Amino acid sequence: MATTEDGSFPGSEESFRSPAQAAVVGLFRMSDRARRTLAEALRPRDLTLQQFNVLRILRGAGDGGLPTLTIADRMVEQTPGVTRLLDRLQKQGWIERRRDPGDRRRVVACITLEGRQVLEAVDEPFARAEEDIFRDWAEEDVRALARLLHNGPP
Amino acid sequence: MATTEDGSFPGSEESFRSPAQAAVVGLFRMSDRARRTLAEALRPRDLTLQQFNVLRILRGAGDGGLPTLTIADRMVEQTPGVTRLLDRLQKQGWIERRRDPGDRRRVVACITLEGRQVLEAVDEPFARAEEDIFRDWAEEDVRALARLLHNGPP
DNA sequence: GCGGGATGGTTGACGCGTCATCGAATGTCG
DNA sequence: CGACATTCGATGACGCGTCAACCATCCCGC
Repeated sequence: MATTEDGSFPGSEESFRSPAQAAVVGLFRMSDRARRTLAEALRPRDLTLQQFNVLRILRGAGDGGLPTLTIADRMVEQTPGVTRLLDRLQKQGWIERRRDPGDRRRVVACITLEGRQVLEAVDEPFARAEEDIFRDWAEEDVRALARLLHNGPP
Repeated sequence: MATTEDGSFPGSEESFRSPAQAAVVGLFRMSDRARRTLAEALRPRDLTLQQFNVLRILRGAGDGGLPTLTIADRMVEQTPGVTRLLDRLQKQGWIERRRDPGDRRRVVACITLEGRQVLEAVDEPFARAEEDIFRDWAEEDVRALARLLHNGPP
């Protein structure tokens, strides 16, 4: 990539002080675009992106369910957010919660039948939205992006 | 990149159904990491990332200031968020707002001296944080990432 | 000049993310 | 056994993002 005379790095129109800055700006813009596209696919069912994530995690966990903190770990999120996320999912009837009899501090969440159903209903639109994000990209570039993003250390 | 036998795409540990899915997951994870790193650099001054963004935009706009919707355009955000963001900045004394006499629907926001000062105080820690995000990356990869992200159509 | 649409912005309501704080159950160590 | 620390999770408070509804101002055509 060429560097302009003043040492800045050209994007489409903007210019940046460093490759890192250019990457960060692009990262935020792109992930914002992705977030909106995916959210739109879930909206007809009144699911948010985070709710969808939790439901998928719980579906993957099977009938045993998962304690709150384990869910929080699998998302990158802090606990309080997860507690309230689960509150809302429970209010919708998509999950159930019960105390773990073996360790009564734990609250185990478990997806319900209704939860599975709403999940099934959005699974395919969601997958389509995922592909749609990169509709105008060369497949080779999507692979390159994924490879780059999964390289860096934790 | 190799493809596994079942057609999935390996990341470090996970596997994905498609390059798009791998890219999206990586995108979210990476941009989340970046967000936290940058936010941490602003925290000592009690600035949030969005507040910092608006202040930088206003500093760039000079003494004339900018109307609310113009600010909203430069961020990717909806108007209502910006209105309340400006409320908070004003409460901190970092911006001033006045009605445009030429078009009294418009509210023009303008950075104050205090705003400039807090911005100066975080400018350099912020830039360091930006570089820090890619501390463990090869510079070539950072450039490649930036190039990919600034390629795709709007 | 005036009536109706367009434009600029605010407000209400709700979900999410995060910090700090807290209560309850468990574990540990004397 | 009993005090203390630790772990799991909930709650309060605040900032952000978004939708829907609203008010004020401007603009345009008649």
